[in-house]
Amino acid sequence: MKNREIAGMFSRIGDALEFKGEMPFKVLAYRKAARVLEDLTEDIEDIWKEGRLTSVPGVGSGIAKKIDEYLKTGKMRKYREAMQGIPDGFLDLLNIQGMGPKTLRLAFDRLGVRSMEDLKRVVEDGSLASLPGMGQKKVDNIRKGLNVFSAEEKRISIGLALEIADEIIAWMKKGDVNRIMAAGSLRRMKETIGDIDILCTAPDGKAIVEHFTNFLGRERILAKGDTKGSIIIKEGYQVDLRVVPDNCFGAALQYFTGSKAHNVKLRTIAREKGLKISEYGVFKGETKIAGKEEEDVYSALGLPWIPPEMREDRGEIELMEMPELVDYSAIKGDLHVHSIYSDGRNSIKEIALRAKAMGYEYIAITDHSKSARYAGGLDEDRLKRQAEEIAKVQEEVGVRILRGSEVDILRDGRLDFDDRVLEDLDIVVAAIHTSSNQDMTDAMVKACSNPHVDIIAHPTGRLISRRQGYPLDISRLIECAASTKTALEINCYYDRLDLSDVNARMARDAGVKISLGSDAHNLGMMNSMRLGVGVARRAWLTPPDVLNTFSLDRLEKWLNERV
DNA sequence: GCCGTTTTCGGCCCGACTGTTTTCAGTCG
Ligand SMILES: Nc1nc2c(ncn2[C@H]2C[C@H](O)[C@@H](COP(=O)(O)OP(=O)(O)OP(=O)(O)O)O2)c(=O)[nH]1
Ligand SMILES: [Mg+2]
Ligand SMILES: [Mg+2]
Ligand SMILES: [Zn+2]
Repeated sequence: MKNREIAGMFSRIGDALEFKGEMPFKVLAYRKAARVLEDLTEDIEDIWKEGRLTSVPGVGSGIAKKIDEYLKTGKMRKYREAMQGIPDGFLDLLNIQGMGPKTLRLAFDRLGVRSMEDLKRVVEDGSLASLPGMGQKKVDNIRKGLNVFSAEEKRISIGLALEIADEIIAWMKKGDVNRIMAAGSLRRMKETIGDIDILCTAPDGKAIVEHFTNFLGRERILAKGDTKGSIIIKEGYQVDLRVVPDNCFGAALQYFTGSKAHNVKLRTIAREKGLKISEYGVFKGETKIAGKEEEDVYSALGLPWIPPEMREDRGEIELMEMPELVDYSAIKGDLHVHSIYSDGRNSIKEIALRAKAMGYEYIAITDHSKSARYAGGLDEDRLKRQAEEIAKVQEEVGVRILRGSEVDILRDGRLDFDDRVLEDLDIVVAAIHTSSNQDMTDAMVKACSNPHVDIIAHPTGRLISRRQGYPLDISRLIECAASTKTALEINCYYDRLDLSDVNARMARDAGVKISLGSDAHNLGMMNSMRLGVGVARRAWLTPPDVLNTFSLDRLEKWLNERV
């Protein structure tokens, strides 16, 4: 699928044109097209073949032509033209905190800056500071930005970000705050988080921002005012605080939750209705008609409240009614857990007790198979002995324990256990564990086609902190999963969250069931199911889409229908 | 460059903080 590739090109065209001083709205148009393509749940190539390019929001005749040219020839003249005269990697310098297109252009024109090294030089030798509109303080900021610069925008897993947010909120509660909560991508449960956004109301804005900037883990203060502040914490992550009066909390929460694209769409609709939305409320002329609670902002526009996870301008605003998203409390079991039999830390009984305490009806023990030697994979004999223990514990604890395996998909697509072994199991989860840059589609399709395989785990193999995942034709895998009625997993391990929201939505749209699995190796990790539900909600999944919402009866029926 | 039952031309979200400014541009959320 070339969606992301083309999105990346348009995004870079946007940066390049902005740098060159092109009309701002043209730049905006390229960026919008880039975002829409990135979020698309259809292969752009399919849309192109069917002549529907301009039906994609933000794609008009101009951008459609460029997509067409690229898909036909593998080249885009506009891209080359936009990049003309801009050295490779030069625009990455825009990722420096405080460095925007205007400043970069100034340095490019007046000082001949062409690279990171050049920039460092003009920062140090004072020539940048002497330029019109510049000064020592601005240059100092850029110098600090240079110190933490990385060409790649670094985003962290929501699993990590939630923990940091909790710490910050605990600190803030030691100050004089009324209401406080996480907003931004964190509240939207996005898989990766660029920065941590916290909203609060307080009697004295200046004082609470001051308190915020005194956070013990603070490294640097980026900005500090009466209504907002930004800091960098020791781990290197940015935290933004926004403060508003109590009677604006709803509007501010709506604003600060975003996404930006969702906000822009909402504000445009408001404008068409003769209203104005800001973080302070919804206004009709001078009078404020909403703002205390978030739902009021939406109802002022005649819209239903929209779950934060859906707020990405992916069509949620145009929806007549909201889907009944899978609820965080609707999970009846975990379908991917490791025990001490392979590389997990806990016994079957400990896991079962925890499952019961979590209110689960069932749990699947899915230890690794024999090829996974590094992970203490089970051979057939140990699998059999494990089955005996499972039967015993199930009786003792009173939770249905499905006898499963996370069976390795070997390079050639064969599975690590014979069909005779798989047949005896209650549930079979298959997965690839070798990190490889070989295309894995054939192997996965073959695994999918084995009737004993119920679920494909962490299908793309991405690790948020480390790698994109192996080359894979996701459309083909989804197609195969649909035709063989194999479920695809949203692996809830914080560094995987795989399938992603976009992929999960594509799978669901193709009729594929989704399974949530914590992939827990200890009891604490079993809590990560919450992250997976977040991804599922971002994919607009409803209870019938998600195996884990099924009652035990229904789940077993689904499993038995498959063999 | 995109878009449209209020427009096929003339709009395109709205506000805070910083530094440099003598009235606001740049960057960011
Ligand atoms: N209306 C409006 N709101 C914005 C704009 N930029 C950001 N916001 C709002 C919506 C965002 O969700 C929220 C926080 O901004 P962030 O830059 O932190 O983005 P967000 O948290 O969504 O994603 P992130 O994971 O941090 O990259 O502020 C903007 O240009 N206009
Ligand atoms: Mg954010
Ligand atoms: Mg932010
Ligand atoms: Zn696993």
